[in-house]
This record gives sequence, C-alpha cells and structure tokens, in this order.
Amino acid sequence: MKAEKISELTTNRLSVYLRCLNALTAENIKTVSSEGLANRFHLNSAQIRKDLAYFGEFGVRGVGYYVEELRNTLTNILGLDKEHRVGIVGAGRLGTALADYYGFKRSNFNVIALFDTSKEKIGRHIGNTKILVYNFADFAETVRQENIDVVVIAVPAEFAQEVYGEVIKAGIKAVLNFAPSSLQAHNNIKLKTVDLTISLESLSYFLAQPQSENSASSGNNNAKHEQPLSRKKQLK
Amino acid sequence: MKAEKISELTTNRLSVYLRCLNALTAENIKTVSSEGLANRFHLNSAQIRKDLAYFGEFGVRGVGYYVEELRNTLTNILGLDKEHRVGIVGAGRLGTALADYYGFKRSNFNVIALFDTSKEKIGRHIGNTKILVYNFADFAETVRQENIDVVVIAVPAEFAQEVYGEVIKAGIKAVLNFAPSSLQAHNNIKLKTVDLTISLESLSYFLAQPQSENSASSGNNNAKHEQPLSRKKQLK
DNA sequence: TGATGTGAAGCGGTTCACAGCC
DNA sequence: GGCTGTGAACCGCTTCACATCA
Repeated sequence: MKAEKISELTTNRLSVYLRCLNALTAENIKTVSSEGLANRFHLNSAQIRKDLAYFGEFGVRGVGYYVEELRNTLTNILGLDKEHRVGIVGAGRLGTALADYYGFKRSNFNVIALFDTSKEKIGRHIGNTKILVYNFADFAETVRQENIDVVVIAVPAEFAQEVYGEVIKAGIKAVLNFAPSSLQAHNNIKLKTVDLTISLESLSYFLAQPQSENSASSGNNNAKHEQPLSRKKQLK
Repeated sequence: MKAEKISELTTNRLSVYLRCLNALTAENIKTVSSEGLANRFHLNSAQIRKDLAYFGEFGVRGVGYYVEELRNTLTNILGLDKEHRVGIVGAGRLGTALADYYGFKRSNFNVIALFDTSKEKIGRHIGNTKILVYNFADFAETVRQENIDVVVIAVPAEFAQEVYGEVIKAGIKAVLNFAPSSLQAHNNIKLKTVDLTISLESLSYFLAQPQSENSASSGNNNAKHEQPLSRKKQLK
C-alpha cells in the first residue's frame, strides 16, 4: 500500500536469485527453502527472505518456495517478460562486441541498431549478428522508428557526455554507459555505468599491497582490502 | 601504525579522484581544496578528506592540496606506477575487444596474451593490437614465461569456474571476471566480477516500474528504485 | 582567515532471532 | 516440526560540525 523504495542492491540480488532458480529448474528441483538456496549458492537466507518480502509473500511456511512459481514471479518483477530493444552508440570494438554478446538475448534484450559518426561504418552490417550501423545524426528518428528503449554508450570518454545528452533528448529512459566518465545524472533516467578503469585500478591497488591474508570479493559490495600499515608515519 | 582495512568503496573513489586530478592537471591548475574538487565533480568534500586521510596527511590547512603532488601520491597508492601484465582467457569477441581496449594502457596494464582452446585461434595474432593467442593448455607455463600478473576471464559462464581454477593454480592473484557466474571466492585472490546481466536486468526492473520521479544513478552504490505500490495486496 | 583532519551523529543495509503460520 | 516473514540489534559507510593548524 505505502510507497516503498527498493534498493538497487536488492534488485541486483533478485537477478542472482533468478539465475539460481534457473539452475534449480534445470535440475528439475521443484521446491526450495531460503536456507537451501543460501547454502547452495553462498547467500544469506535472511536476506533472501527479506528481499522477496518487499514484493509479496511468495513462500509457504514449513515448505519453502515453489521454484517454477518464484522464477516466474522474479521474471515479472524484473520486467524480463517483455522485450527490450537496444541501440548501441559507438560501433568500435567494444560496441561491436556488445552487439554480439549473447547475454543480451538471454535477458530478453534485442540489439536493434548500432550508431556511429564514421562514414566508413554507416550503412554497413557489423559483427556476427550483422547489425546495421546507423548515422548518429539520425539517432532520435531511428529510436522512434525502431522503438528503441535502452541505449548502450560505448564511445570514448570525451564524447560520452555529448552522446548522453542526445540520448536523453530522444526520450530514452535507460542507459548503460561504458565510458569512464561520470555523466551528469538526470531525473527519471536510469543510468548505469560500468567503469572498467575503476575495476582495473582496484586490482592494481590490491596487488600493490604487501600481501596479507583475506581479500576475496566477487560482488560489487562490502569488499575490504587489507592495509597492513598506515602510511601516515612513513610519509609525514 | 595499526593495521587498517580500507573499504573498496574508498579505493574506487581514489580512482575517481585521480581522474579528476588528471583533468585539473590538463587545465594547468596547481592547487585545489576538497570543497573545490567536490563542487566541480559532484562529490562530497568530507568524504574526499576522509578517504585521503586513511593514507596520510596530504593537504595543507588554509590552502588545500597540491594537484601534481596528490596525483603522484594517488598513482602510487593505487599501484599505477608499476606495469601490470595482463592475460585474457577467451579470444571471442569480448576477449578481443578487451585486448584492444585503450583503457588498459592508460592504467599501465599491458595486454600480453590471449588464451583459447580453439585450434583455429591458437597461434594467430588477433585484433588491432595483434596479440598472440596461446593454447589455454599451456596457460601456467605462459603465465610464468611472460610474467603475467592479472588475468581477465572472458569465456562463457559454463566454463568460468573451471578457468578460474586453472588461473588460481597458476598463481595469479588478481582476476577480472566477465562471466555471469558467481565464482567460488578464494583467500588471497582479488576477484572482481563485472556482471553485465545484472546491470541489464537492473535497467529492465527500472523500465518495468510505473514511471515516477527520481531515479538517476551513476555509481555502483546507494541507488534507489522507486516502488510506487507494494504488490502484497495485489498478489496475495 | 580558510581549509584540513576527525570524533560524533546519522543513515541504510545486513544479520539475528523469534513469533506466526502451514 | 519446519520454514517464512519481520521487528530489533548490529554494523559500516557517509555526512556533519568543529577543533586544529598553516
């Protein structure tokens, strides 16, 4: 009844749960408890229950969750039951690689178009999947014609802000950005940035530390580095 | 003096600060206050000061920070002063795109080798940068010969765990994983996963919500979705 | 005076532990 | 008996506010 904010941490975990449920479905397992899910996939059972509880009461006390049913429910919550139509700006190597990336199709995202400004690329069909490269100058028009609702930015950092502006103007509401550049956020627009530079430099930081125990991390969160000796005394 | 754990959130921000400082250097700006940095790049000044303070006292009260000096300091802290030698497992489109990705070089990461199991690819030089594709069967040996210290996993999800095992066996301490599969974490190994599926499904979730105000997000953290109406009553 | 460095407060997310229900 | 759903405790990160110092 009341308006509730769902943390993106929660929805990210829903994706993970869905992936786990797909694995269970493949094994023909019909029902699973939060404890079972947690043990099998190294999650926390209380967190699973709490995440799901934001959206409804899907479990049966004394039993657990019905795998197939929960799978459908999560698919609906995440909006993966509807097709999304993707345009990729930047037909360089990264853009091309993404156009062919199978993971898109699995989540019901279809790459419809590439966009570039290079005369040599415009009008050609690129990649294994032979996606047509449109002129970025015709971006808004193509978005409308092709019903594109998701845009991927795969251009060099210096052009990202400008491209982002055009994307917003064309009425796009969801953007996945690969340029290492913090774009000016907009209301009502979902902007998700995948910053490879930060990921790399995090690895570099780790390698630069005098090796100590602990320090594994898979997700995006809560990870800790070990910092064995404060540098204050050394550097001051 | 005391051992301190540095949050990865902090080191990620150090990367951002370094990027900002590079921009200031390019503009020939010599000194900057935390307030100045914060306003210019939409950060929080207290956070900047606190993050830096974990590593030493780099500022001058009443003045701020010397751009060039802080830039060098952060470069050192993040270990970007030393070359890292990268091997990419999986010479498919994603692996190839990454091999050519200019962002690696900017952070002093040099892609030395690609690895694959496909007979057609082994022995060929791939991509713009003509990186040699090695047989993945010779992985450990090549790692040793070429002094590889960072590995990127760019193989399909079903092979990721197996590849990860081999990577660990070869003594690699830092891994960047692009497979949408939660790998069994290891002590002493830094594993960073870039999960495009989760990013996509987060966009999908957003688009599936009846549009409301707020909801911009650039970083990986703290983002909120709007959930206008709890589904409990509807679904129960 | 002006900006740092930092204890304290605030806030949000995770985990605990148990009442409630099948 | 067993497992969910959830208030309460806990924990860690962020922000505030100010004493400190060039």
